[in-house]
Amino acid sequence: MPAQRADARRNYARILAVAEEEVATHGAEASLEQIARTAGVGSATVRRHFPTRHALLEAVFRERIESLAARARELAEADDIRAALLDWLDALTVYSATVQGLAAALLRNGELDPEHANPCVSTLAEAGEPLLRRAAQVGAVAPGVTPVDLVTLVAGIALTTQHHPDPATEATRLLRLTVAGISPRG
Amino acid sequence: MPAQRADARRNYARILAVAEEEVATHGAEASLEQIARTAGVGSATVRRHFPTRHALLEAVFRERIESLAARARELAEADDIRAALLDWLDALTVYSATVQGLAAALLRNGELDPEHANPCVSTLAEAGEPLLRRAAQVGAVAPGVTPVDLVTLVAGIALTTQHHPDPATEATRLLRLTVAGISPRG
DNA sequence: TTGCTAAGTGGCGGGGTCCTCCGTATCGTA
DNA sequence: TACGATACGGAGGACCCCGCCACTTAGCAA
Repeated sequence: MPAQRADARRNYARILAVAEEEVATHGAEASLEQIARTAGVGSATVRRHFPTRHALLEAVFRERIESLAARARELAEADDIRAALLDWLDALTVYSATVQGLAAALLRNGELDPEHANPCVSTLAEAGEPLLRRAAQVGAVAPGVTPVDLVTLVAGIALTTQHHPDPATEATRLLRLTVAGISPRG
Repeated sequence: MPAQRADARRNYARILAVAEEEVATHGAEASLEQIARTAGVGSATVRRHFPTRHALLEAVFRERIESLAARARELAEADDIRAALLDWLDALTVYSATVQGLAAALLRNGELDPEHANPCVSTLAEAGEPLLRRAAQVGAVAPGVTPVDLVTLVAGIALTTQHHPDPATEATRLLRLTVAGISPRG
């Protein structure tokens, strides 16, 4: 018994491809109806493969998220662990701020589904955990900071810069402030 | 010639009152149609008084914003200016995180209207400017931080904690991290 | 008090979205 | 080839935003 029929797989791929473009253009609020139309399928088919908008966004950003996670694992081996952590945060920030809808996908998570967290966030958080832990060991990071905090703060920053003419550099600037602290000595 | 007719003023007030409740309940995405229905007016009347959703949100949050601005002016006279700044940021954070839609209203600003900024933000930023300036003079704040940065960062934090069970405390926690810095020494 | 006029109103229709249901076409297999 | 499960997509309901436009009514003037 095939886990999935051939046409289903085909449609899945087409929808995903169209959704990537559409989300890149119109952000996280892209019209599902429009995606269905462009992909040449019925709107019900879109819903069948991606029950919620978030499921679709998750699939769209899966690769990028995965690559960021890989980057984190890589950097966890670095000599200068603080620099590595900052590198990762930078990458995370630029990605989130640049790619329309990514930040929203990271945050608009289980608002109504409190039991298990957003897979995007947890993937990143898990991947960043060793990096953060090593950084904490050498005191390169404030106590009490969790991996989820990092992802959350970055996503927040990215969201706020959506409307900015140059989101990436503005987001990076705000990240620097957050890393160094608004009012550090205290 | 009356600037506005009596019934118009009456409707304005009713709509605003209903909108406050509705936004408090359903956040920034509250249905304008529903507001009109509850207020017992046609949807066209809502649009007439508040051409855009943002205009309505702005009106809804005007008082709160104003009170936060007043607080900033007050605190600008304090002896311990750093503590005053942190106080204000705390208040700002709790407000934004608690009141459904306020953060969104602060951010979802002139996305399509780049020429003049969001009045909510500018009101707060202007009010916080003296406070921030005094803090900067005594070195209690990182260089390069603008009033708008403060409001932006706080709003970002508030947005990310919308879904959290206890937004206010979570937001406050994240604010503390941001104030102290994720990785301060560097 | 009684018009008059323009400001103000609200219902309606058009266009769009999301979502569900269900008859039908298609795939993979026997 | 024929059959059954799987997947499809169109229709339809509910909702929303938006603009238009004929009607009402407040408030001034005679």
